[in-house]
Amino acid sequence: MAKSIRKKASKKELILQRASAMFREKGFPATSMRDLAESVGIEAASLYNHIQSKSEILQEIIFRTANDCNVHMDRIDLPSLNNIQKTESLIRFHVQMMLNRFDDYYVMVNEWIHLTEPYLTNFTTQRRNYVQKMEAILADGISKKEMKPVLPYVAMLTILSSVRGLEFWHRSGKKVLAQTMEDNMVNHLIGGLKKN
Amino acid sequence: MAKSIRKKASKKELILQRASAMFREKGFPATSMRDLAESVGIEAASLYNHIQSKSEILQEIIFRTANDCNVHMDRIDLPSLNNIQKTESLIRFHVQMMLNRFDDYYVMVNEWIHLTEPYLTNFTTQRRNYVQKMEAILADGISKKEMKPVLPYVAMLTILSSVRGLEFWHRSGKKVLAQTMEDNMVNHLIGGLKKN
DNA sequence: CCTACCGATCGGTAGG
DNA sequence: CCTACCGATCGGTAGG
Repeated sequence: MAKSIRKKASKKELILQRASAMFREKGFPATSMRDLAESVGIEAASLYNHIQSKSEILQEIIFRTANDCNVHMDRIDLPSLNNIQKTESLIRFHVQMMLNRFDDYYVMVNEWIHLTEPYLTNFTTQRRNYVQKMEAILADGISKKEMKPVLPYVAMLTILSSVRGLEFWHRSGKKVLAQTMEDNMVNHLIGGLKKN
Repeated sequence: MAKSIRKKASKKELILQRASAMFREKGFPATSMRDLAESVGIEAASLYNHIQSKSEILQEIIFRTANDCNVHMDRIDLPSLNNIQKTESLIRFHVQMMLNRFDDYYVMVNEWIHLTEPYLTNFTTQRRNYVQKMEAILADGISKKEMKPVLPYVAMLTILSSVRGLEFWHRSGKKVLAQTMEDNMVNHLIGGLKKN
């Protein structure tokens, strides 16, 4: 019985993983439960033994990914790091999410509009808190003269959005090494913030 | 009769404009022809007196917007501009598209996946040409020592993607002035490319 | 531009 | 986990 529970859990994992890939490729509304079932290898009706609804799949993908972002944000709240280092860590984290957990991260960033209440409000609130923490790091870096006096709000938008461009890296053969992508983006974005 | 033709044309314009707004808000697949008809103020069946299909609406929105981008790219191909100036002009153009023609530009950038063949291939080809021209400007700027030696490919991705972040500017009350947004983004992104 | 309606497909349930 | 099926909604057409 313990085994059957584990089996069920891993089947649910499979469903979430395939759903994430399909939501990324075609978007949430354009992905049908029948397509998803076929990808998993069962009939559409059988999906409902593992999940409650199509919406629930989207919710699970988005909130577990958002949680990983929040965990990283809390982890860099250290007095030993200056604000340039914290910003660099944020850039590297988001680049790595986009490179290594492409489906989940892409779905969170692009498909959250299809969440229904109360999940929609929950998500946008979490995101507002997250970007405010990021802006606070940038504002602190500027006031301590570590960074140029740009608007923290605009710098935050620029950094977080840049990462979305890595979508095209995935789509176009990945000729450039992942590590090279990451280092170049850090160089460009941190370079635009530094004073010298 | 000339009048009725003009009337028809402007009604089609209205349909495209409302469709663009709805595709941006809810995405192409999640927007129904009945929703669109209601927004225009007619019955769903009546839409088909002005357009051929739902797909055609998406095609028109995307290709006319892509064309505006191509026109601007050709316009900055001047010997009087150095590569930093060309890059700055590109950044300002895309920021302005995102600020002033939000619906059309957003739909082009985010909903092109829902184009069907041959339009899908047509679009991705146009886009490949466009980004190659942009990379050529960056590569030339680097070889002439106007810019730091970043990878043109990565810098192009960073610049074009940053602009997408302005989506949140629209969503969050527009407290910052448009001109301030534009200048700050130019400062950050060009600052990350300059040598000094 | 509308009424009336089409076949297809959607998310999801019943019952085993 | 499947077969059989539901009501709702989809894009689109006929005919006026």
